Amino acid sequence: MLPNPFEKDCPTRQILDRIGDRWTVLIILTLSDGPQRFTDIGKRVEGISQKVLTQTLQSLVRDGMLTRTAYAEIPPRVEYELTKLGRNLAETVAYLDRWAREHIDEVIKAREAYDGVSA
Amino acid sequence: MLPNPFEKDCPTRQILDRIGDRWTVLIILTLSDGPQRFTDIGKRVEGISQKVLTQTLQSLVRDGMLTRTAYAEIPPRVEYELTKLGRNLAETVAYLDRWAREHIDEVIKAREAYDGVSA
DNA sequence: CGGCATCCTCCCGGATACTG
DNA sequence: CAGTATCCGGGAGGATGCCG
Repeated sequence: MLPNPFEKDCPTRQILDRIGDRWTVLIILTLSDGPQRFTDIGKRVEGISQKVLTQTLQSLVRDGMLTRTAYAEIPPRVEYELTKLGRNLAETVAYLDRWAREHIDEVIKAREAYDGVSA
Repeated sequence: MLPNPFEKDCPTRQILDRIGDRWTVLIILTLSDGPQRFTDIGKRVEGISQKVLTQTLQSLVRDGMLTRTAYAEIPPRVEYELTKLGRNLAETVAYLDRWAREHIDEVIKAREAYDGVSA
């Protein structure tokens, strides 16, 4: 009998609940290129709203993935940078990114084949 | 100027939109242990409802991640098994699983530290 | 520029009941 | 056992407007 590895509060679930939204992983991957400011992140992660960008960045700071540095200038400048923990996660999700780019074609083909049969 | 790697329809987004729900990754990880039947998957992925398990399995079959094999017996038996593509993805998300188990403590500590300051 | 605050919509996923 | 069908609430997240 196989064990039951995914109880309600196992680490995997907690992390997945945290990064398993539409944007968190994309932001982490974006910041792999180095520290960037609020607006630039928003531009690179195409389509994210200001509100959700704010929320996501805040919760990433809270979880120790990012640091937030505000410079007292006019106009204001705020930079976000991956922490060691964040860079560590970034490497891990980079595997997923790579997998996606390498295998998306297979997925699309499988989907078309499946839909073709039932259609 | 850094490029903009995450346009609306880039492969990464498509895959993340697909596996970035509460359950897909957990099911894939569960099936890494070998083919299993409907009810057993439901037991191991604690808390998933029957409806969502059905939906998730179907879309994974559609995307070429799983095969579904129904045996004409009484009572019925249906087994799900990772395809080559699915096993490939399973290896990748296994990194995430491992990361979660190794770093959840750091995340929780960071969170407590953060909440402690602002509270 | 980098946020909040507010309102509102959509749809994921839970609960329940029924079927081959 | 392995689904299907239906109803429903909550929360993610988009749109808009204001502020230091």
